[in-house]
Amino acid sequence: MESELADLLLRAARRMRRHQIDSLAPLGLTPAQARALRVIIRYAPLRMVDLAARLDIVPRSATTLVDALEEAGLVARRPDPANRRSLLVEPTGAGLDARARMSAVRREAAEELFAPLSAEQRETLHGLLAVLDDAEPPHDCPKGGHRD
Amino acid sequence: MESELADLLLRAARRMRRHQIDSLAPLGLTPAQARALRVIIRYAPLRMVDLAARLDIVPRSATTLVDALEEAGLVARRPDPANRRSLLVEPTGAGLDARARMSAVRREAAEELFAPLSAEQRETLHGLLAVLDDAEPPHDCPKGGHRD
DNA sequence: TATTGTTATACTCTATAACTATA
DNA sequence: TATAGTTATAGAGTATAACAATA
Repeated sequence: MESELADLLLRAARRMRRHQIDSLAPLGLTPAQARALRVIIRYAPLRMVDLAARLDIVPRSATTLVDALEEAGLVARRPDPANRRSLLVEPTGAGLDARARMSAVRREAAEELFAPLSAEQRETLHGLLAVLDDAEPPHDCPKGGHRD
Repeated sequence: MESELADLLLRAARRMRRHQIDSLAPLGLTPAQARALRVIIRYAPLRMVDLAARLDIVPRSATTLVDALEEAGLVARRPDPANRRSLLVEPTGAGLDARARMSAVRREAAEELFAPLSAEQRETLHGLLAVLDDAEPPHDCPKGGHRD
């Protein structure tokens, strides 16, 4: 029954999030902030609107995340020379430095959650979730590709 | 890479939750309230502590959920005859009535999210997520079995 | 001393609405 | 008139800490 599938999915995600909270806390980052920082590093420089689209949140929510990251000295906003309405967000040196630690921490957390699965099973799971992800209605990101 | 797996899992869960918000809104329920109501119906009567354990949240958070459900007239608290510290929670008639509508709505939401997967693929996904779920550190629920 | 539930409080995450500056 | 970003605000979902009543 699909609703049970939904439950399992949400349960796994809940556990995952909790794990991330614990593992990211020493870095002074929340899961959403860490995710935003990853996207910023990957696509920098990018406008607030585009960051929001990549994160699949409304622009106002992106403001909050970038505020926190900027206050932590991990990213910086600068005017977009091409459009005086826009701001471009990009990582600072400290932001780039945080990337390695974040990756390690995230890998460990995922490693632990998915430990009960064999490499082959993980690959299968990955494939199935990717199908679901690709079926998502398209966001209007500037250049296509992965959103996260 | 496992961290990408984690991303996909969280993305799917995010979409699922958003879907549930929309589909449950007409019933006047939030996803967490709906989940709590389902657990209550399934295991009633049950103590607040046990409800919290089933939901994998702290007792204080269960209080908030039951407050909302009680105010909506869907569940009721009554003293536990066996222990004057405890309260037993159980569904009202209205709560039981809500079950059918909730199930339909949940089934539709799940149906839509998992539409891109074949029946066989859904089964595979179910199996993999179940492995993850079973590996979860055991809660101390009164009678074993599914927690949700 | 431990357990049950609650009051009080706070924080993350995200949203809508209204506003400002620009295009 | 439409777009980019923000201020202001709200609500869901959860948590910790301190407390009262009971065991």
